Amino acid sequence: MLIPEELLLAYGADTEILDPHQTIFNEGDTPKYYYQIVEGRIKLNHYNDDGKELILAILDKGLSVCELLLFIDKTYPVNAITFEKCTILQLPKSSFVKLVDENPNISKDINKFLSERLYYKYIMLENNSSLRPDIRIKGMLSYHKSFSEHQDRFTYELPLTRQQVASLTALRVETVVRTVKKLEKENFLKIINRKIHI
DNA sequence: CCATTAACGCGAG
DNA sequence: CTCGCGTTAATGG
Repeated sequence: MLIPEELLLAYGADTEILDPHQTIFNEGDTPKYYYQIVEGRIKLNHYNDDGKELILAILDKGLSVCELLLFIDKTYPVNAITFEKCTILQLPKSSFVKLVDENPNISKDINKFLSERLYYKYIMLENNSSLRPDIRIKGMLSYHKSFSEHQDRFTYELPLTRQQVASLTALRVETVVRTVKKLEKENFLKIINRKIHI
């Protein structure tokens, strides 16, 4: 995990249990806490003018949630919403700043994590700027697989619904369905029990 | 709730 | 003009 739990607790972090689909913060809110996921997944999203959802990140256990806002003086550009029931650690901003100041090694880890998120943004922006849905979906799939332990062919099961894939790639769910079936024909992926295996 | 299909409009190439 | 994506609606899992 990004910051050891004991360290967060030592600086006064609280443990929170969240329901599925619960909002942690909304776009426009002022950041007041550092959040780290102990269990469950959280998405960062944004609703565009026609109400279509764009998912900007899916964060797994061990990761922090939009910590970059604690380093700059801006409001949240995204909403943070749980996928399932989650346990998180919450540390007030001032305590977080103190923790980072007093633990330079943690600061390095945060740099690394921040860099990884930024790298992800580059990759997704490159993928999603393609007009071709197969390119967008392939890029998204390859990237998510790269973070799993399953590197052999067809051993990684994507833990996302078609709608979530659509929200990550800014496509419509029907286009995702059509394109995924095409990619199956091309032997890029397999569909087992309706789930995408790559 | 999630996935799939079909018919059709419409814009980009 | 053609092709493919988004839309809508219906159906199945």
